Amino acid sequence: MAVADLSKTRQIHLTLRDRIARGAFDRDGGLPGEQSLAAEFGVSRVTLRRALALLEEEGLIERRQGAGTFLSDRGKPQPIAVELADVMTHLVEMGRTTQVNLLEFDYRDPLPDVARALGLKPGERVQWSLRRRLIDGAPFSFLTTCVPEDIGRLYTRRDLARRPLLALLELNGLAADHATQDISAELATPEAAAALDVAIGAPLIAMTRVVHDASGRGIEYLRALYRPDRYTFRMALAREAGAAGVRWAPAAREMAGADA
Amino acid sequence: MAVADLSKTRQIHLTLRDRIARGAFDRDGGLPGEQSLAAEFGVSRVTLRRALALLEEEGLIERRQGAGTFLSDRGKPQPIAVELADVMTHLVEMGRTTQVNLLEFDYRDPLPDVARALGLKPGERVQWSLRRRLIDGAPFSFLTTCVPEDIGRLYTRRDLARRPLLALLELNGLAADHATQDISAELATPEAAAALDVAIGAPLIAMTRVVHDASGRGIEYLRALYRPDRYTFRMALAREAGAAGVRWAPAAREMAGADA
DNA sequence: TTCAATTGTCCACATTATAAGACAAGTGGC
DNA sequence: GCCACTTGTCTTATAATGTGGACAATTGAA
Repeated sequence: MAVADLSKTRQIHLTLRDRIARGAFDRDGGLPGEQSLAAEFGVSRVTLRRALALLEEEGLIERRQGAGTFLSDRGKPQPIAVELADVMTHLVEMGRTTQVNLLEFDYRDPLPDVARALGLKPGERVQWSLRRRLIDGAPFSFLTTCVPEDIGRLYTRRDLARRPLLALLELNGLAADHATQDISAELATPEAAAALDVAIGAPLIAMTRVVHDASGRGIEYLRALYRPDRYTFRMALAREAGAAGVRWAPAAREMAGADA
Repeated sequence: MAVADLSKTRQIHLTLRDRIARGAFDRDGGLPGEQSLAAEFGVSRVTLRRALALLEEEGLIERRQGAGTFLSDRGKPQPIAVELADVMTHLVEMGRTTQVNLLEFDYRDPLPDVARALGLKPGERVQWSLRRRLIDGAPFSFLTTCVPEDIGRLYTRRDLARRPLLALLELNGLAADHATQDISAELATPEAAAALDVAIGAPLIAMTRVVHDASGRGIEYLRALYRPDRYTFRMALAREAGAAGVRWAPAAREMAGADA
């Protein structure tokens, strides 16, 4: 099975979950017997059963003694697909409430990466914060932000616990003008796992965003981790005929300050 | 340490890697001794040393007997940050070559999800393919595509091994008009791990895209997995004052057919 | 009812990961 | 050279995980 960081139980768990998602099993009939599956994967029946137990916990399968193992029809709850459109509107539409926990708030020296991204002068410090955002009481994002200190002095700890960061900047006459955003994937560290209530090593969506004002000055550096089962990036793209060829012009818009 | 799917060695590996990235250690001095780190994490020195060995393999640290453990200055190679702009142009600019392995190619019944997304009639089949894309000989994406059968008959297996799917459709007079795209994160299954040459359980960027023609008909369903260390989604956003508030209008564009 | 096939449960054992400690070998300041 | 401190290596013990087999309980069809 190539290199593995996971126990056999977890590997088989992942493989079977993938097969279910791909529709590799009869929609009606059910799964092969534990004997044959164990033989196929080359593991003991005990190990295979542990993998099935994980799938059962997830609600993907149902097991009936004497009968067999069957696909569960009740589908899993879908993550909130956040149109890069306007996040705030979307959440409100769904009648959901988001809540914020401000975990840390102070002023410190920025990392070289952050200093470069924000275009800080040597020695310039940042307002640093660590937050967690919940939806219906369930955590879905874990946010780290850095703001140049002089800007960061415009709001207080209490302000940040109540309002989105970009909204606070807006109130102080600082308008975001453009930004660059990167999306990647990472494993949950023990810290992130605790904050987002997932297992250590669970997959997370990782986003980094650098926001600039009209003059090009960096005003916010955001690093966010999202639970993929509760949050997804969605974007609509529209074709656009251009000189250099066919392109996709994103039809999506994102409202400022929604999650930062 | 909360619930964990990972061994202690791997947990500490992730934690230390995160700390290094956050600049928690002296830039010059180096890391604390193995004794104190083992004590801090509440593990034996053997386990801690295994975690350090992983970091050393990654090139993040250097260990010198008698002296200590130090941060390695040589930075890791950055992933290709793919501006949602135009992927093709980007890759060409960098003087890189991409190559495709066509792993599977056939016609089959689509999954309910796919049939719904493409708006297929009951019983309608799809052209199904599994591909792997490499950059400079190194795999970075693993692609599954579904195309309605009548459209899928317009090209052959050989065609698909040579050209991007949307380019093939274009050649046959089928123009992509708009699309919806979702980005999430997943763990590598044994299959995906083998194709992308990563460890089982490694984090992957998961993208799903549904492409429609001008009439609104679904012409391609794409599901892609990317190695985050070699590929990243990047998008530029520009502020746009609107009636409903401040919005971000994506300044990014993506060229059609770049990776599909 | 009978019977083959299924899942549920238990046990003894092997393999692997981790723990705790001892000691060797190398480094750098004194 | 001396010495405190570091990483490298080894041994032994314990815990976690996986193996192989046996048997019970349940199901559904013949």
